[in-house]
Amino acid sequence: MRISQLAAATDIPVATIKYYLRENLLHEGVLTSATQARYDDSHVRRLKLIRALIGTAGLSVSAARAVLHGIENPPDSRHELLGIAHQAATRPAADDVEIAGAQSLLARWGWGAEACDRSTQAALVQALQGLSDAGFNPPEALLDRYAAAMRDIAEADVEGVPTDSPEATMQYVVLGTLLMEPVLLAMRRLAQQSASFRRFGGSGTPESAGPAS
Amino acid sequence: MRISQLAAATDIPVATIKYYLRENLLHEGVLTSATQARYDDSHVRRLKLIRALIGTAGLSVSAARAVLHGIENPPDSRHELLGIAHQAATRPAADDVEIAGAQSLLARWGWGAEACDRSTQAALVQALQGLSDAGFNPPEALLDRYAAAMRDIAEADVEGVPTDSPEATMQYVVLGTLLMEPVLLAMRRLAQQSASFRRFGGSGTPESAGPAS
DNA sequence: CAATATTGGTGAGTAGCACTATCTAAGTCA
DNA sequence: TGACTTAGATAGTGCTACTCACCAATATTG
Repeated sequence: MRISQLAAATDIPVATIKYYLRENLLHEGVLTSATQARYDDSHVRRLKLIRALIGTAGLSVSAARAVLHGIENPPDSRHELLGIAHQAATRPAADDVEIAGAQSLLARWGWGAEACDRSTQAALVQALQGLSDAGFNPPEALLDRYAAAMRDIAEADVEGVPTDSPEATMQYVVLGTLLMEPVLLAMRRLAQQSASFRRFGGSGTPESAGPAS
Repeated sequence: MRISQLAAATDIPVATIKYYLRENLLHEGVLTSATQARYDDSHVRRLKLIRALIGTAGLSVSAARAVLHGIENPPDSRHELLGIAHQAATRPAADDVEIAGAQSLLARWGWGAEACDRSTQAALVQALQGLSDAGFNPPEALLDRYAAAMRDIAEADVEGVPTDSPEATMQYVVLGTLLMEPVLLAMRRLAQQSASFRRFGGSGTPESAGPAS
């Protein structure tokens, strides 16, 4: 198929496809002459993946490139593989972040610190720092409850990983990590709305608790 | 305190503070003359909050403005209040998103559809659409497990809401929703790394990933 | 009191990002 | 043959979150 057909098939402008080609997000088509190239289904699939990473998961173009490159060249260890997805999603933290705070939390939750990436720990510390900077200091019990819920999710994530082929594994881990994040956040919001409705009712005044207005 | 001291206290450049003043994120100081104004602790706190919303939570300036305005003018109903936080965090979905898919999921999870905001449902549908566009179709059981975990988190969120004053409620809900999101995502990644390490071992180096080409 | 520094207010400039438009030579298709 | 399409390259756009520069008015300092 020619580029205009590829554009029609994916609903992405030709100029944008050329841009993705230039940025090495999309592999080139087969040149049939100096001004013609042939594209196929793999390009359609790849473009849909690109749009999901950039649009749904909110990655930058360069982070998407790193992820796509990682999918094509699966690393040997599963940890490197996870790391690629995680680093793409985590905006790089400042170098001077003190990680000690994360270590004690990891210990409390039984997550081996040796398994955990430094920059991910830094992301947690920074996020918690943002909370306390804003004057919001969650009780430890709440954090523990969050941690328990996320551990449950992570168990499900890891259990479901297919181990038949490296490509399938890569695909599952990366997409399951990155593209699932907005799903989780949307679920949380809906669950909050539902819980809030049940507890406080739809009106302004809650029925069982103090005044709301 | 003068603006330069405010800048020193918050580690934010004077020009940026002036920008936040212009953008109505920060309330003005008390003018003592045509070229002098006095700032106080409330400005310091507000600036920290602004940086947390923009930096940690990743909000845009205009979304942050909406949130800050919401905190200052607490709406009557808790649902409007939740809505302010949720809309700030949710990038507006296309209008033509079909919500039916969300409705059946909500029903399955026992979350009353009448409690749930339309645009949040659209966000869920879009996120799921992104998944399937990318060729990733999670089994329903997995989604159910995610939903159960998020319900648990949402219950904790709602239970912990203080009801003593509208301001405190607002503060708690907005910050607990927005600033907690990066915490949750970081937790999930760490839990994934820990679970992956337990399940697959650290065949590669579990340390921070190497140079990204 | 005079010299120097700082400030509020404002308009313009900047950097980065994700495209988008335009152009040309070289093709393809009817 | 002649209208249409394309690869490849360069340049331009719109947006966002700052950042800079300037000026008149004031504050501070010697």
